[in-house]
Amino acid sequence: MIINIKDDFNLYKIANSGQCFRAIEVNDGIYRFITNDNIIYMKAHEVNPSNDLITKLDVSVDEGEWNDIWYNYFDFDTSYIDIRNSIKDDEYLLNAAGFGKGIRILKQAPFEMLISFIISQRKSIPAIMTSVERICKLYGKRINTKYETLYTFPDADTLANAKELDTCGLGYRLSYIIGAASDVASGILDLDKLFTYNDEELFNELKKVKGVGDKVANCICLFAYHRVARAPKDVWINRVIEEEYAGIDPFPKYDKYAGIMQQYMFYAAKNR
DNA sequence: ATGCAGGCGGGCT
DNA sequence: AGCCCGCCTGCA
Repeated sequence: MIINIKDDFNLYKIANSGQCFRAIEVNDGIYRFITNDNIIYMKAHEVNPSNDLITKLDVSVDEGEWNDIWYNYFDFDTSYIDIRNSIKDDEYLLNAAGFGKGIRILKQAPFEMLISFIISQRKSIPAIMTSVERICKLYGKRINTKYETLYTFPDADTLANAKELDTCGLGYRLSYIIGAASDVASGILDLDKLFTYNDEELFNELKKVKGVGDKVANCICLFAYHRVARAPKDVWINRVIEEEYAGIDPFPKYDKYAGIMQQYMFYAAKNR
């Protein structure tokens, strides 16, 4: 099915923006995303050559699944064009947003984000992807598609009782993962209920989980609960703040879109 | 081969 | 409240 895209959209940049660890290019120009049990393969059908943005998108799902799952997953109710156009008096960010134009903030599954970002501490992105993939292969549901065999992200009960997680390269994070999965499995942490919390309450609730600090909590707020005002500060962003903003945090100024601005800066800092 | 990676918890002040 | 240290392992 072909979808007309009217807002910023670039598959490569989304897949490589560091917010997701299981989106890959399975074939030349064909990207796969997975959320819960849903899988989509997408390919650019028409690209605007002047800015690399996709204007027509070829997707593997039908209209029903697109509308129910993926339209929302890719955040098509938000105008990233408008958000970029709101930037002024900030040369560095204008530049970064131009470079990262096409990135969108995905709405990913909360449990997967909780576990994935606990894993992310002191790890490189390739190493994170390796660990997450091993967990899925060991404990996820197996699915065959025309391109590949892949595995879903396991649920909390399964991970809480997993006996072979020590083969997943988790290191000292292993106990954090088991603990977080147990909190969710037992109901101490109700990830669905957190959708009703405001940003601050959500952040504080997530930080109660052992292994979740400021940075990881903000990543979960932003990438699972779509709290686009939350700006996670990792080493790259701290470097940008030091080198481009004289050590003064620029994010309060961007208020409700700070998280999206952070994503442009992160992508530019890391890929340029 | 060896330093470092999208931090965090715990102990100290 | 803020600073510092050790930490598992895989990737470059």
